[in-house]
Amino acid sequence: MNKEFSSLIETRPSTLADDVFSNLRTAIVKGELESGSKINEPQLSKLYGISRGPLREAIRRLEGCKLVEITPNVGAKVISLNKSQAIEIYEIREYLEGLACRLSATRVDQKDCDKLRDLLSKHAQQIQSENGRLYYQKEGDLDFHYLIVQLSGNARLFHLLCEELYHLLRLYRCQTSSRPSRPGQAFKEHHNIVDALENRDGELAEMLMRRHIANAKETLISQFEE
Amino acid sequence: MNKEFSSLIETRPSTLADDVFSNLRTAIVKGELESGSKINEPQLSKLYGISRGPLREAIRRLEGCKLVEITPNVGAKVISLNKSQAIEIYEIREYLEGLACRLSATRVDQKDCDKLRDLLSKHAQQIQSENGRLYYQKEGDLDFHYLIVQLSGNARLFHLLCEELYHLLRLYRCQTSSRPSRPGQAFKEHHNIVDALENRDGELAEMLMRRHIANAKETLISQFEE
DNA sequence: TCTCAATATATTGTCAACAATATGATTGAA
DNA sequence: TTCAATCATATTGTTGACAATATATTGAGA
Repeated sequence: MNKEFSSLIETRPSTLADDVFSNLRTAIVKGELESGSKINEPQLSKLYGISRGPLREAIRRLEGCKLVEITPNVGAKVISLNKSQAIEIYEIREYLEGLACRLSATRVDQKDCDKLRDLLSKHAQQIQSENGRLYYQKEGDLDFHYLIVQLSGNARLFHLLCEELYHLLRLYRCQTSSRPSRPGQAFKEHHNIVDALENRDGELAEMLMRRHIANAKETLISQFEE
Repeated sequence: MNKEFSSLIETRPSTLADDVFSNLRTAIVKGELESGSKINEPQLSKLYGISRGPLREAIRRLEGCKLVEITPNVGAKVISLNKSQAIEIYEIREYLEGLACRLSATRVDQKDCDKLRDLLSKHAQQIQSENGRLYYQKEGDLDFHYLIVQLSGNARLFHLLCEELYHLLRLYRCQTSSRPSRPGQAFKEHHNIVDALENRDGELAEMLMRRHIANAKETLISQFEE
């Protein structure tokens, strides 16, 4: 994750439960803990060198983030997103990031817009190489969205998107090992959104963002059809 | 909560952690555990007759719902929503329930619309008495929104709104002991939304819902000014 | 060989005790 | 009296053990 967002993310003296929570979340999102696989408490507690108490607390937090599902007396398993669930998430994203754009347009200053442009020009360089395209698809794209949500100034919205939904998207991308798609098109759309923000045109920025995500959703759906 | 939604809500063989989680959540939302008050583990574990293990797991789930905040080595305390946080929630609601209306319009049949009308006519009766107005403000209003979100068919949206945000709204209403406001106006707006749904006009339904919630937000803000 | 039941194993759920930290009270000095 | 340091207390963090439940294995009978 990009450093510049760290200020908005909780930083507190850690407990074992907190540490293992973020470790597990990373492991899940990266695919090291496979989608749908069962979570074995004795095994994991041995792996992390802790007892089952804090581990179980961490799992309960993951349950809250909807990254695992717990069945009583059976245990937790990593969630597995199917097509319709992925679409549901994109529908929600579409509206929430539309809101983020609408709010950002009323708050951004020139410095913020410059930051967005910088990010996009970095992306432009990365798109050159195939590796860059991969990076762009996987993380760079979300960086852009991160920044806009941050600029919205709505902390709960930030948490909802950046600390919850985006993790699910990462998981999904890993689960389907989705290949880079339409990076050029998306790049253009990003620039158009910044244009709108620079003009403080919230209505347009919202609409462009919604279309942008709706396009991504369509790509996703068509990948399913194959 | 209304019985007819129970089907969408997880029902599983309970563990102590699950039971105490919902007990605590109810206690928080009803104000029995005061906003901002500290959560004392030994005290609560004695109250519920369980050990601290499952209690701590329940608290971690509450943390996930953002109903408590945990500070390491200090403990959990019930959240307390200030003005700007309440506004943030209403902003999110505005967009998410707009989405719910948009989706519902493409899926509702006549039976669904009849159900909505029934609910509204029940509300009309309740609004007569002062008690009814209170009920309408506190729960009946949310019942209407519940039903529409359910009709949207987006399970994650349902969970996000009905299992997370609405609890926060209840908590907030309790915290500020908000009095019934504009029940007549809200009632009319509800009917207009159903009209739009009946005509399968998603665009209009979305817009009406957004305005409806924006109005509620304005009322909330003006109550702060006093 | 297949099915079902009985048994054995592994995993989850719960608890009580101990360690680490924070909170509150007490004492003493300025 | 006020402030700070020290000590006592209470609360949180963590652990390992035990109980309850589920899963896997085995073997007997068809």
